[in-house]
Amino acid sequence: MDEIDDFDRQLLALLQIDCRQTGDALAEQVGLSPASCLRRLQRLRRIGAVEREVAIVAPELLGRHITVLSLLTLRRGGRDALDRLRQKLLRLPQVERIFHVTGPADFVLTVRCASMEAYAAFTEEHFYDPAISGFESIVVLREHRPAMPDAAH
Amino acid sequence: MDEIDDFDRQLLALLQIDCRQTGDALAEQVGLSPASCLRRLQRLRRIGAVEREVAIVAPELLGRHITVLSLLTLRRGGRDALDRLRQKLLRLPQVERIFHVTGPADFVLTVRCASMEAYAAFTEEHFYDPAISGFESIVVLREHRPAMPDAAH
DNA sequence: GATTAATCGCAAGATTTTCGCGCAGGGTGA
DNA sequence: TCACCCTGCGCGAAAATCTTGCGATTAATC
Repeated sequence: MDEIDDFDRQLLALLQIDCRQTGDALAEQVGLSPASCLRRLQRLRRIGAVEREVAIVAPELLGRHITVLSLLTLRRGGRDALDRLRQKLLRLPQVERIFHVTGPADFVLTVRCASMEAYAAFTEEHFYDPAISGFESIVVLREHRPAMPDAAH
Repeated sequence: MDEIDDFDRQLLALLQIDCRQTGDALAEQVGLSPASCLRRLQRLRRIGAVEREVAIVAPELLGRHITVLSLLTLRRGGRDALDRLRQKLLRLPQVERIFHVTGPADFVLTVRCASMEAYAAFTEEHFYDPAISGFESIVVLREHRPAMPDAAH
């Protein structure tokens, strides 16, 4: 039913790098016909193996020049407060990812802002919350991303 | 030249959510013709505003069931050693992101492995390195992702 | 060894993207 | 103010790509 075979795994690996490859390109790399590759891709999308296909946008061009890892420590309280906080954080455009983690901190967020000043304002607005007992900020000096192997002509 | 106007920003916002929309769909949302949208998209790719377009794959289906944040502290040493380490980390399939950060740690990685056991093996193989003086692991219990607003079918 | 189910490749048809063209709006300088 | 250029628009044709029906092949089951 939802079985993933080696062809599927190959396709997923390729699509994780570049999801805009044509059926022909995929076919050549995995050794199937273009039609079969695309049929498999349809299925992978349908069963949720491919959750989404998204563009990665240069953050500076959206005016988000700095990245910070925010470690939030929550006040022990009801699940409701926690859910509410989570929902709120999910909706903030500055919040890129939310990890619920083990250890002294409860959440680790990756946050992107226009400037340090904007991050300061962000923390003042959102981290001084009844559900949050404290936070720590780790500033990202630079992010290293795996390059795309073959920036098409 | 490389100017980003409001149409571009709208397109980028839409493509960040779903980069597989057709020219027609984009056109309807931003109020331009399909051809113009696609021409802008070509340009956004060319100037690097759209860095990549990737599929987000359900990690379990790739056999990567757990996520860990690894905080690496480096031994003070030459730039060469640091560069070499960075290059090495970039190539590991388990390493999803690499942040070079301020604070006591030098690097924060997001690492995906099949199991805790696999993570342990991973650390033994890669974190006991002359360039690394120590590391801390924060296990991700759960990740909350912003949902895609309208899974078209 | 027959039957069933899955999936392949092929190729026609539908959809989407690319691109040349002519035109409108906005600066610029005489 | 008036040419003039430059940019970006929409239109529509051509090219590229994706989808799907079909018969054939293969693997598994009984």
